[in-house]
Formats: sequence, structure tokens, C-alpha cells
Amino acid sequence: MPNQQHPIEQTFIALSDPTRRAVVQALSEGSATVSQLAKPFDMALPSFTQHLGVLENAGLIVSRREGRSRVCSLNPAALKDAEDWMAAHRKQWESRLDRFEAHLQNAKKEKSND
Amino acid sequence: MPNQQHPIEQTFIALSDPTRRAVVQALSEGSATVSQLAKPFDMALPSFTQHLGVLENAGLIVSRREGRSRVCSLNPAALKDAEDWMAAHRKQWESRLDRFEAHLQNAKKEKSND
DNA sequence: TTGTTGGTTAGGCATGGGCCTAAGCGTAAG
DNA sequence: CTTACGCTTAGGCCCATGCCTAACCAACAA
Repeated sequence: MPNQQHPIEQTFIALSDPTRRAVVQALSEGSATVSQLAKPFDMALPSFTQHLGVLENAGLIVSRREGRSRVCSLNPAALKDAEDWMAAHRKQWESRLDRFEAHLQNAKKEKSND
Repeated sequence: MPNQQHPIEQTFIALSDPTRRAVVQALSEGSATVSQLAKPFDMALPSFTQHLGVLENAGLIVSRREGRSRVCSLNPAALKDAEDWMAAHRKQWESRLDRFEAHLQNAKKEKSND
């Protein structure tokens, strides 16, 4: 059964492999079956399917069975979650930097007022 | 010598570990020395320093020596690069979805014009 | 000088991840 | 019914990663 919880950790793990990032990139162009996705890679199919499993487990992709094929599509929500995590910390740091620079400006002004 | 190239791969690898994400989170609150950062973790110092090495190698943090301490700070640029990568693919997929839905709407309208 | 503090280097162990081949299994086609 | 296709399951190999301890080094303190 597919893991219904998709902690952000799984997203970063999934995206830390070049094959899996390439799959995400490919799927951003549109849905595709397993063998269509696998074609560009010089890799045995079971290895490739394992990568898809990691991506699906992270919630980055979803798949539906269609005849004897399996069609995969991107799930933007998981990407968004990871983006948000990074943006939150980045912005907090950037705003601290801004306040620090403002403080420096302020100190400079105070001094020129002496 | 520190790796001067920071491909996006290193960023995702770095963020795929809970200890390292916690460090990023801590550093978003402000700069800190190695031992300050290490304190919350139940881990030998060499293990922790290794994590800092991964983060620095990914360009996520920078550090300067100060006396016998080493002060680390966050580098928002690396976070931004990874955010951008994800946002690009997410948005491309979302816009495809939008066009697809518009197409469905269109087909529906055509049919009602029969 | 002698210690102490803050951190790094060296080296080793155990688990996990990525890759493979071989075999199985359900669906579709002949 | 038999064959072919599109995967998935099982199991094994190998290297990378995360963790440890022990030893080292450089800066400051007594």
C-alpha cells in the first residue's frame, strides 16, 4: 500500500538523485507511462521502477493503472511544500539581514548627528 | 579546499537529512558557532562537523574563523536556486493542467452549440 | 609552560541506497 | 490457449553515508 504520509524529508531524498530529478523534469512536460519515462535511461527496468517508487512515496508523483501500463503524473503540491519550507527559512534570514543593515544605517546616522 | 561549485544536487542531498535541516532552521534565526549549533544534538562533535561540511559544500552555509571558534551563517542563494528549480517544473505542469481544463471547457461549449 | 577550550583529522564499523539478473504475474493480442 | 508485453517481486552485490572513538592542533588562559 502506498504511503499516505509525505513528509518533506522524502521530497528532498527523492530530489537528491539525478535520475529522479530528470523524471520530475520529464513529467512537468506531461504525463507518461513507466516505459516511456524509462526509455532515455540506460538502466534496467527494475532499477528505474524503484526510482518511481521513491518519487511516489514522496508524493511527488501519482500514478494510475491503464490496461497493462501505468501512467504517472506530477503532483505539484509536494514540490510546493518543499519550496515553502525553504522560502520560510530563507526569508527569515534575509529579513534579519535587512534589519541588521538598517541598524548599521541608523548607527551611521546617529554618529553623524554627534 | 572547499568546493567552489554548488550544483543543485548537493543542496537536495544536504536537505535530505533531519540534522542538517535543523541546522538550516537554527541558522535562519541567526549566525552561530559550531559548538553552539551542535549543543541541541545528541551526537559526537566529529559527526556533527561532518554535517556542517555537507551543508557548506552545498553552499547552504558559509563560515568564518573567529579566534578559535568558527561562525556559520546561512547563504540564502543556495536555497533560492533549489526553490527556483522546483517552482519552474511545478509551474510548467500547473500551466499544462490549466490549458487542459480550458480545453475541456471549450469542448463542452462546442458541444452545447450543436 | 602547562592546561583547557573549540574544533579537525584519521580510521573503522554498520546500515542504506542504487544497481543488477532472474523469475513472476496480470493484461492484451493472435 | 498460447504468446508477448509491461511491469513488479525477490534477492544479492557494492559503495556511500552516518555514526563512533582516539588522537591531533591551534588559540587563549593560568
